[in-house]
Amino acid sequence: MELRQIDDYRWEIPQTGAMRVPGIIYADAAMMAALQKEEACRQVANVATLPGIVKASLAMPDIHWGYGFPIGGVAAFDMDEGVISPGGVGYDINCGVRLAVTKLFADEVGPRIADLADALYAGVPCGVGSTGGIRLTVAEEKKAISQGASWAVKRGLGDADDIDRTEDCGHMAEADPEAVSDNALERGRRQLGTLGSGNHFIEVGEVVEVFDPAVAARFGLAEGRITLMLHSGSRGLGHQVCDDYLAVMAKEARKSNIELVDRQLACAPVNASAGRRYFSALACAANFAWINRQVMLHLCREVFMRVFAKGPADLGMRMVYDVCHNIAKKERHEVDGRVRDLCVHRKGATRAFAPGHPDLCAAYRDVGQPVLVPGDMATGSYVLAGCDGAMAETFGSACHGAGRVLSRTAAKKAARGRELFSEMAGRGVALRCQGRTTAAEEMPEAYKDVNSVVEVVHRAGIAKKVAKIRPLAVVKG
DNA sequence: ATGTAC
Repeated sequence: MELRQIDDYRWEIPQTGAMRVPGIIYADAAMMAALQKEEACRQVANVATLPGIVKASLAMPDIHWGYGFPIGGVAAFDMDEGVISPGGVGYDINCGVRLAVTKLFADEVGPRIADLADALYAGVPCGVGSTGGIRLTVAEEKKAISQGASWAVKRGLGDADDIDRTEDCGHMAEADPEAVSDNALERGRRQLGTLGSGNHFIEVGEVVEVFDPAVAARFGLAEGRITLMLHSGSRGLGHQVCDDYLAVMAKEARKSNIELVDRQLACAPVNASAGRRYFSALACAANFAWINRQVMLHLCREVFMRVFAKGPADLGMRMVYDVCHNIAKKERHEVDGRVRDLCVHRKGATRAFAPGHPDLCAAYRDVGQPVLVPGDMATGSYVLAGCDGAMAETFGSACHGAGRVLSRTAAKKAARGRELFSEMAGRGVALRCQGRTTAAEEMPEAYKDVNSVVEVVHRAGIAKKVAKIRPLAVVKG
């Protein structure tokens, strides 16, 4: 594929053939050299062929191959002429990351880390098909997915501050349970408060580096503080919503005479009935995921209080933020001097609104949105803050993680003969894992170096480094 | 990601 280097961190796929706009990939030279051979670049170009796409098909430095759209991709579509696509969101609707910080310091937690890891592993249901979280009737489930995260708080599973520090207050208003199939509802009914599998995790960490003390202080982060990070999504419910609407969209694309260069780009006009209905279902799944992470935060808080024999005030566990990184949202952005209503798809990309954005909670409005970027299970995670560059270039978006370099099968092969649990212990990480193969699939070598991914968005002026967190304990589904 | 293939 032909690529034109714009500067040290930006590469253009020129607009050719059926592409309506160019592609822009954020990466350093080493990443780009590896990427150039990848199918993911072709996927960036494919997305650029979809009707109503605005400005460019974008990709963050953690880009890798995905279903139709690349993971790490950002694409915005005009609300009148554009489309919405389940492949542009991903199977795990509102998969996202939540970060909380405690009053505990590393010296207090270090000696108890094995107990804490065991207790978290026991305290949160995990693995494929995990249930045993909250069990709901379908009627109550419909109420929950209409309300979002505040539903959990009403039931005593968190407090108002948790909601305030959740993207969009953990609620998409367009949610309509009538757009969600009985099958999807049934799959979700017993899964609130469950971790799931794959790259979903619970991570206890220690803040080891602060890059921007003023912003870090605002986020409640200081060197030595113990953190809790959760990564999970909408479980079986979101997966079923995606499946259901992929089938619908395949037909809709034909009906609307949308030419698809890849069937996996199935989509429909965002402002017509099928597109609206998918958006209503997606909003339900997004709300489900926020409740799910809220319930898990509550479970983890209780585990911490038990293990350290502390009350809520002494533990002082409070939310930093909760972000979605698989989502489509209706947002207003300035494009070439004109304010436009857009449907922004972020698939493996995090919202990164800059200081001053009206959608940010009051506590962070003047410093920018926290952007949570987990790395692999040993390297660490970053907290960034959204910058003006994101508003100008990426529809207010940044990277979401390290990004895979090895497929799951390749990772399993590479892990043969390795003792990952003792290796991780040797690196100071207490690893607890359900699936026998999960540790192998999630081994550090399966991911890009999160340090260099973050460096790209930092230097490109999209999101700036605030703090780095080192993992002490990791629970994988 | 996922009742990892209807």
